[in-house]
Amino acid sequence: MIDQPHPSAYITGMAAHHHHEHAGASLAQAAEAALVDAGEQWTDMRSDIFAVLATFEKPASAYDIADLVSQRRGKRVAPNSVYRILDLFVTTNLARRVESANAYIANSHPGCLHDCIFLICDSCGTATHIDDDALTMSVRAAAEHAGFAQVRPVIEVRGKCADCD
Amino acid sequence: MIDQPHPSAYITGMAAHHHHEHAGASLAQAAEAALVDAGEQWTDMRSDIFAVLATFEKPASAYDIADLVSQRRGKRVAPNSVYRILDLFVTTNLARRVESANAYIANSHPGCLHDCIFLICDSCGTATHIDDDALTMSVRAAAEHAGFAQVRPVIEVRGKCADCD
DNA sequence: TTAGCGATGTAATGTTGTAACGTTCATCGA
DNA sequence: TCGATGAACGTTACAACATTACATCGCTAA
Ligand SMILES: [Zn+2]
Ligand SMILES: [Zn+2]
Ligand SMILES: [Zn+2]
Ligand SMILES: [Zn+2]
Repeated sequence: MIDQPHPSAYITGMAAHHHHEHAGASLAQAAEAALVDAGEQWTDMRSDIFAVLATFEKPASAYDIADLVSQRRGKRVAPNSVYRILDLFVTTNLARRVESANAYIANSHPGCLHDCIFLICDSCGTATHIDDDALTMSVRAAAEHAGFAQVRPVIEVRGKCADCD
Repeated sequence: MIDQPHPSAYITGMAAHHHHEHAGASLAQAAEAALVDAGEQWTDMRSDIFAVLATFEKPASAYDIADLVSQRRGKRVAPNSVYRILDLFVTTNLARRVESANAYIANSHPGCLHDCIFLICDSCGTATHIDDDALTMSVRAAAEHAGFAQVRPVIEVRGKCADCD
């Protein structure tokens, strides 16, 4: 298990797309469904880590998560274990890594395969995300035109959010 | 000194744009000119760090650079010092930070203000770059439409380059 | 039963980034 | 000449992020 989705899935799956955003219990449920669907187990540890991750408004570092999960379980959970599960989440599309922040964010639409554009505020740290398939497909196309294959776009925009501006 | 260029500079400076790529001595010369133009000094240390940075085909970590510059000077240069100067380079557009690699790359067209799309090969690590102003301006526009200001796009594509594919 | 396997625990270590403060050197006005 | 100022760089220490290797536990197929 834990295979990367085939690139073509992006092409075909993109045309008619809802981009339905989950939140709260609905999100956890969708995440569990997506993980099980990928042939992976929804364990207590994974459930806790996802729950903690989903409470964050800002991208959370693995260490942030480790601290909170440790509290929640009343027993130290090492960053190591958190990284393992975050990697799984990223691979199965339950979470995204925000490269410009060395941190992770829950995917508000697990099971929905597409490239997201993340907006991260330099002041307050909050992250929101835009779905613009035309734009992200153009980026993919440009990279592929340059001879790249198996592309994975990283599109993030740093700046000041409306509240902090 | 060391001011961020005003966002509007991107708009106005973009229409008629050459995207001339420098290399080797020409690049170092262009970098020096750009730095001096920004009101900063072109010191021996900065010259050495830029020279080392420019030899890399792949994004170079500050520590990589520190090692090579230490060799070149026959005296230990702490990563700290390298970071200081890399930050200056990034601010003045002599270098770019590749967020998805925690590393830096010399800007092949210093003095030329625009967003670059970096392509980084997951296998060999080499980085190339595409200039597609229509695309990058669309990303800026999307972020601004979402209420973001002073935006700084981070557009990178991970994948397999033509050689490694 | 027990061999295998997936998930998690533990410990150690490696890599990347920052903070605080000291030294050197050029410039400049008194 | 002298002391003040400020930029560049040095030194040390530490914080934050990430990986590696190996151990343990519990489940289940042979
Ligand atoms: Zn969607
Ligand atoms: Zn904000
Ligand atoms: Zn250009
Ligand atoms: Zn390659």
